[in-house]
Amino acid sequence: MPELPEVETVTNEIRPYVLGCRIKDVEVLWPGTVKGNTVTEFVNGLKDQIVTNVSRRGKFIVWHLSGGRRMLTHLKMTGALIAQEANVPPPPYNRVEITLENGLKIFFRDPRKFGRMRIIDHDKAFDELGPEPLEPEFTAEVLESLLKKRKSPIKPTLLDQTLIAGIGNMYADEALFEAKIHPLRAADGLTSTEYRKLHKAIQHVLLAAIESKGASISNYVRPGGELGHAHFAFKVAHRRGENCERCGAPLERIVVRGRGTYLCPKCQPHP
DNA sequence: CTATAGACCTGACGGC
DNA sequence: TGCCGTCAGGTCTATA
Repeated sequence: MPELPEVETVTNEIRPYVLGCRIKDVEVLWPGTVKGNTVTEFVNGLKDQIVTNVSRRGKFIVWHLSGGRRMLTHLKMTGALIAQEANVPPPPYNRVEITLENGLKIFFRDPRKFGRMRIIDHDKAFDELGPEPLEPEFTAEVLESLLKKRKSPIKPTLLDQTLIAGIGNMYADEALFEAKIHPLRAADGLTSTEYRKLHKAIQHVLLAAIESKGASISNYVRPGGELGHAHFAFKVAHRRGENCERCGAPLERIVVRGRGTYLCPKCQPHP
């Protein structure tokens, strides 16, 4: 499930395959993947462009093109960028195929068809994204002031990309467990100590997951075909019924705003 | 404005 | 075996 650490890994690992390469051809096999451009605009916008960089903003992968425009890729739930020799058959659930002049093809594999690609002219697409949680500007004070603006439960607040960019369901649960905060606590109702703990926990779980190259708990695959192993370090996510590492109590799964939410009822006492 | 539900999609898995 | 319900979770849109 791609969240910040998975998107960061894909960005870093796709870069060497495409950097400085000219795009020779683009084929869109599932038109729904392209949003914000027509398929023709998308294909023509990519053709003959040289990829000058690949970066990440929130959960977006940003392809920088020599003409000055950018192509955004959002993996959503099951998207994956896969690099292969051009003569190797495409992977199953291939939705978009980008042929490079260096003899490689980049496939956008996406079983559930939630993923999206689009070309943008400027940075406007990022106007509504909150700060990057791993940038130095994102201090505990910044987190506290952002969360103080919201009365809703802390868990869905952490998932709001306009507040903080990149946190998803799994890492929200992991960070709240590490900070010993129940997901239903009001976002504006933590103590100063808890805001600091949560800030530290967010950065810790994200950095640790990046070091492990992301969590391969369902469809997530890296561009070279390898898996990530961040999920082996999960303390609560997808571990319903297992015993809490810290206190031994059985872990719970509840539903918060329609999202599966994992927690330790003893370490994270209910409000 | 906020909160919530539904839509988008498909596959894996567990229970009977 | 085979069928059905649940779970997976990012984000846009519609509704209250």
